[in-house]
Amino acid sequence: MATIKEVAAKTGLSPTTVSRVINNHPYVDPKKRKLVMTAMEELGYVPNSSARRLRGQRTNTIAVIISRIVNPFFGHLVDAMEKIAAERGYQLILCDSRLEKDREMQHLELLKTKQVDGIILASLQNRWKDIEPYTRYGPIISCNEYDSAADMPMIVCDQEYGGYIGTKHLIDRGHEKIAYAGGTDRIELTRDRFSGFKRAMAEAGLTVNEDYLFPSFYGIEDGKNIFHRMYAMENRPTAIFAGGDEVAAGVIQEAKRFHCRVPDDLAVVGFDNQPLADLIDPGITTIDQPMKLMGTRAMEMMVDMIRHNRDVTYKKELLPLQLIVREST
Amino acid sequence: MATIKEVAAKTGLSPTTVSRVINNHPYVDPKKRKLVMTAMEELGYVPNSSARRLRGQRTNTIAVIISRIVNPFFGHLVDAMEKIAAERGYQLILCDSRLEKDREMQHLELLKTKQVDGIILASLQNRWKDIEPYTRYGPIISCNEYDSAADMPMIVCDQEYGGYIGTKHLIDRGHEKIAYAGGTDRIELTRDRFSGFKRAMAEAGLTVNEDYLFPSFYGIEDGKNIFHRMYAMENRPTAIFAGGDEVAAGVIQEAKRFHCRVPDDLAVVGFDNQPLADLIDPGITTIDQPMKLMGTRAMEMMVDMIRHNRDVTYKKELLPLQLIVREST
DNA sequence: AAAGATGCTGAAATCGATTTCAATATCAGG
DNA sequence: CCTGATATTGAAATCGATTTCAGCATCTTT
Repeated sequence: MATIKEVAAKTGLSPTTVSRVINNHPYVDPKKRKLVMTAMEELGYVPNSSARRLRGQRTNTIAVIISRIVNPFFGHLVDAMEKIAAERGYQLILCDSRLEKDREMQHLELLKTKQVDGIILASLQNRWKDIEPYTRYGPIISCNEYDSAADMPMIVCDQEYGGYIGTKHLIDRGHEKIAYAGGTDRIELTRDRFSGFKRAMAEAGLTVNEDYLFPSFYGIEDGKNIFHRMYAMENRPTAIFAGGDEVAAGVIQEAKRFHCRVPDDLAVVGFDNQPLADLIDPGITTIDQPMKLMGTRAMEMMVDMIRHNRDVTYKKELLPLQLIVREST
Repeated sequence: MATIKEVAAKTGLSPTTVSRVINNHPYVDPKKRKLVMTAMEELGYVPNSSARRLRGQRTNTIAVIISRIVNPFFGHLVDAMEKIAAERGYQLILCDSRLEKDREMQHLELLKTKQVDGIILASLQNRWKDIEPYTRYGPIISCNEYDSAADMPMIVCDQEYGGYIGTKHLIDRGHEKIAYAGGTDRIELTRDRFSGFKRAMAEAGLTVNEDYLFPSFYGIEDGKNIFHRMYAMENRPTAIFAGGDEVAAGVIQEAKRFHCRVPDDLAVVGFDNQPLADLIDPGITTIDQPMKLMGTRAMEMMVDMIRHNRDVTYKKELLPLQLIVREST
């Protein structure tokens, strides 16, 4: 309620001097500094941040665009980001695209309208050509998802490698009829993962059965459905590589319900290494993604870019993926 | 980059008229409206939101304070909130208190410094007397957690009842030596839940064994630890009521590892009814909390209070809890 | 034809800070 | 005693919008 003017009036000084006190500028008489401090205290004065934003052209706010906060993967990612942001004095605006292109574009407007200083894209529903125009309004970096056409800093994992090691592991276990439930096109991340799958298959001289490919799904229910679709086949696959631990968990749960033994009748590999992968029985063999590291690194980069006003540039950074073997294979 | 003045200059009109076009005011000549629109388009003009905030004294932003975003419970809560907020044209600032009092207080400052129009408290680390002073800066409501001393709108579940039905269920199954892992003091929510536990015990003429009480824990690892502490007792409890599904899951996993049969040797009740409660084997008997409803309702209230500038008031709203019986009991 | 209502427009004030610029005071060095 | 550096201060401009108020047409109504 109290403004800088009122503080000035109360102390008999000018707003300029009060501002100097607020911002710890040198050249303020120590006595007057103290005087201003107590006046601020008494009036319960706090600087209005809208005014500061307008004058300073900075918001100290960063937007994070994700696709589904209910996915624990993003929960961990956001958690790591929030931690760094808070340390550095930035707030986080949480933007959930809910996998919709339009919402994502709307969220990008935040940068244009100067509501945030930068944007971290952890969801990528749109093409680079649609995103590119926004880069002139402030830093945008991608984290987790990516688009090789894009000219922006990225913190990503080598998904092709992930797809490869997961598949290779199943092949090493003797499987030949391997299903894949992870999406095959649309998003580059899933496409690369699928490439890894195909590479491993080709290397082993195995052919990819079109009937064994399931479009991209995300939740437990999707996993259950996929199991049933496989179960209904006359020539069933003996293993499945799922695009996420939740899908894998759904497959496993339903398999158990129908007395299909895991891993003997059906081996399952997940992705992400979420806590639940270790919890259910059998534990899910999965690909560990360093979520914490990704989030931390992305936010560090972002803050650095904002602080140095783009004269720092980053390239693509590739983080390691790792196979975690449990009982489901 | 372009300002309203530049649009005005380009069209030969005044900033006032341009502003009218932007805000869809009546009394603008349709021709000039169109003229302004195309000029804005050509200049790539977008209103600067810091300026609007300053002048309008609104931010269209709401802060949500939670304790741990990695907890899927909060993930769902935030998801529901974000959905309503987006529909109504508000942004969400995610504040993670990480269970620390100080962080929570810092986040409350957002309201004072006019960075947000209102705050939803889904975490409550501080006492009402510390929070109360902030209410004069804007609406604050609590969601999930609560403090009966507090005079603010609340959306909460009847935790005493939750504690009661969970315990009653175990008693009905014939258990007498029942452990409780949910916190017994500190936060009112957990205290009430514990009261429900005690009421059910007393009603059945059972005494509460101090050794069977475990202080408040949150994660899977905590559940594992608790199992071991129980396992080491000479007079082991035959059932445990855990403060969350994750804790319950940890207990169950470790029990299985040590060949302690669930529910025969140890019955387990969780809390929250998270997806994982249905996923692990055996499924966890738990108390369903309507997270989606809580989040939705809280955000609806918040927006309503902001829009009507506090001349609407809400009271405490109690949402239903429900026992979900699965195989762990 | 006068009075009043309605439509359209812009100059200037305002929101609450920060920054630029100039003014003044004080002090050291030559 | 003069010059130049170093402290200390405030008036006024600025950030980019919205709002108030007043002015002037044009159109009804009596």
